[in-house]
Amino acid sequence: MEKAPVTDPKSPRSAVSPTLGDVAERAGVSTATVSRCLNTPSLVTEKTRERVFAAVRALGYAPHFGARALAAKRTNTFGAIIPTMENAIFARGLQAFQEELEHHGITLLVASSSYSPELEEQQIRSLVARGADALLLIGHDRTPQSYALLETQRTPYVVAWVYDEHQPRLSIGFDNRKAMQALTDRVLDLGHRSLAMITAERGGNDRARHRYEGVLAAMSARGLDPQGLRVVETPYSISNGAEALGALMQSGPQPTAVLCGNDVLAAGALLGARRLGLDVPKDISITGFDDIEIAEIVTPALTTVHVPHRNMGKGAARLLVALRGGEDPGPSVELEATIKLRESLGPVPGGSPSRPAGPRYRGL
Amino acid sequence: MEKAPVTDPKSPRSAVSPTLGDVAERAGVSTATVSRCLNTPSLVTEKTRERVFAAVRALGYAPHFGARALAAKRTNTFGAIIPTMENAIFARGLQAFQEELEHHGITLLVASSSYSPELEEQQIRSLVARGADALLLIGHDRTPQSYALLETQRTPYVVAWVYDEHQPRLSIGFDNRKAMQALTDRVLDLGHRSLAMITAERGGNDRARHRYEGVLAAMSARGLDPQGLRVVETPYSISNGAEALGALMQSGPQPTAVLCGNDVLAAGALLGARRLGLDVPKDISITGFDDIEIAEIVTPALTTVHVPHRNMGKGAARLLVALRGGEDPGPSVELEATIKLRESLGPVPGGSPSRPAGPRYRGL
DNA sequence: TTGTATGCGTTATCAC
DNA sequence: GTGATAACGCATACAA
Repeated sequence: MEKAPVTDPKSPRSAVSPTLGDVAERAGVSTATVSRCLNTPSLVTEKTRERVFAAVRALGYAPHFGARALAAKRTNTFGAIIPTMENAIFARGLQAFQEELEHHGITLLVASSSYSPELEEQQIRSLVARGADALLLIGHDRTPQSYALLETQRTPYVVAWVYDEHQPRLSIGFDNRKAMQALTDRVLDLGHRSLAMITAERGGNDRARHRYEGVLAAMSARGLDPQGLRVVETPYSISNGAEALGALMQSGPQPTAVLCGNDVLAAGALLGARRLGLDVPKDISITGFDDIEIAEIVTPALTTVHVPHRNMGKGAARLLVALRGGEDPGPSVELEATIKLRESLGPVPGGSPSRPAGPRYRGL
Repeated sequence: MEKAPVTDPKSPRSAVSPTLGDVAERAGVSTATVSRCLNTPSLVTEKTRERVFAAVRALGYAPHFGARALAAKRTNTFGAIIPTMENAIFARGLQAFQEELEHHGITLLVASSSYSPELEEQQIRSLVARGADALLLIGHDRTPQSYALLETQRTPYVVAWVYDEHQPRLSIGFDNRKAMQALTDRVLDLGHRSLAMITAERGGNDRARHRYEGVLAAMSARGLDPQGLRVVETPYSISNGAEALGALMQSGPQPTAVLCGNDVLAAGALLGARRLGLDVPKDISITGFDDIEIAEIVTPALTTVHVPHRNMGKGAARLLVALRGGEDPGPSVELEATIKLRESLGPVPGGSPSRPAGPRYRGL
């Protein structure tokens, strides 16, 4: 295999990005002075500063990030690895995170793991290698290697979107179990006894798992048999939510309320119900989780759990900035998630709270 | 101001990430051999390879990206700058882009510009400085400095989401003007004569501008006065869409059809209509653009323009890979956008196609 | 197959 | 206030 030179070998000088040296030469100063102009302008004379910046502009100079990281051992870059960018679940929180970092002159690098711990490990490796000064991670579930990596590389990180008193790591978030239990309580209050849940895959996803456990806990607390909960597990997506609802209604005992692991699944379930000619909430109630924008725009609007997206993002940024600065970030932060009652949740159809409703829907 | 050492000064050795040298020492080989093991394993004996990898694992070694970029002058990293991550407009395309890059062993860095050319310039600078081998950009509108930067840094890039024969740059996308004109044609076919448009800010956003022009073109082609088009310009968001629709209906001539610059605005408009007690499409028709997931889940489902998200993403990746490899990527690629007819578009209320409908709604 | 030596672009520690 | 110059961690041409 032959290697052809990428650029014209006759003008090698112009073929490559300008460096500090080029700028220095053109400005008639040393590289040290140029570096100072860029990093600590106050230490340099107004006059030379002007000359240097003129040269910078003329050459279109941009500092080489790698070289800078190598020499300075700091990148002013934080990383965030979120499970997905395909829907807006993490968008608002990430936005707030980014805004707060901006105030500190920190650049944010975002990667998505597609809910795969292995992929996440790879992303962590990549971000750490890139010199990320600190990392934002979602949830506690990840490979041991991931944690080992963060440890040996001494990269500060914070776990967001969850608050779990049993976990030792610094985190900021809410108690997913408690929140889902509270929502389920509301559902049970309305007389529903035949429940189903559509959840994301619970392996490697503690948020999903805790939400599921929250439903069970609420049932047990009322003396209901948790075994009575019908469960469909499927990746987060609208079409999967629709299919899951179809599957639930097509066989087995008919639920009067379907609790969804998040708003995306719930929006899908709503769609699925509509396709079956079911009225929500008259025939069946559906609830979501997260309170992202679609929760409000679907018809009927979703009863859901409102999650403190922006506070988590902003708080996470502050914790990380403190950590990087060698300060004590303090303990993990628990934020409140609140129930948002909207039209998709109604009383159990045609029955008193004590009498489970019979099947109201048959076949396709 | 005092500077305290971040780590225990007594064990400076363990306080820092392991380097190639550390691995080499532990494995009893030279740094060159370790480097080869990592980059071209085939050039190294099975036996030494094992020793080296054992050392790598034991130390939790991860190569320093900056140093690597500095020495190798290539990062195997591409960058993408999209206008927003807050909604799913670019999610599917980006996903496809990423998947294709993965096949080539390339890592993707994503940044968002919040629809601001200045911010985008900054992001370009950042990604270029980080050594991105190539860049994916959305649309042609950006600061001259941005283009100058890409030029002087010799960073290959491709413009996606648009196909504009008047622009010389390599691009892959569809003709936004033509697509919107086609959609408007359908609307006019149904007898609508009193049109309104809710558009994103058109400055620095050629997609929005072209879509707007598409509506005008369709009207002109039918002999309608483009001046008759009522226009509200507002940033993409659901609530803005809802407000915009309210504003349109609250004063001035009542439109029978509202064309929205994208699905997010359209979903908002739908919401706004519902709040006013208007039935869609009986009282008023509403259309979107992009065909993202919410288009299907709102009630009524949105008539919209289906955009070849995944093909754009995948195609863009291929163009960039070719460019980076010094190959000829060929000419810009025009993809087709197609009309997706759904329930939100109906015939003009209570009137023959030739007779514009009178006001059907008054006050708040 | 492996080791040696050099340079990548920047920061920072010194002198001046 | 400014200029040499030594790291920083890695890849690679070259020598062995």
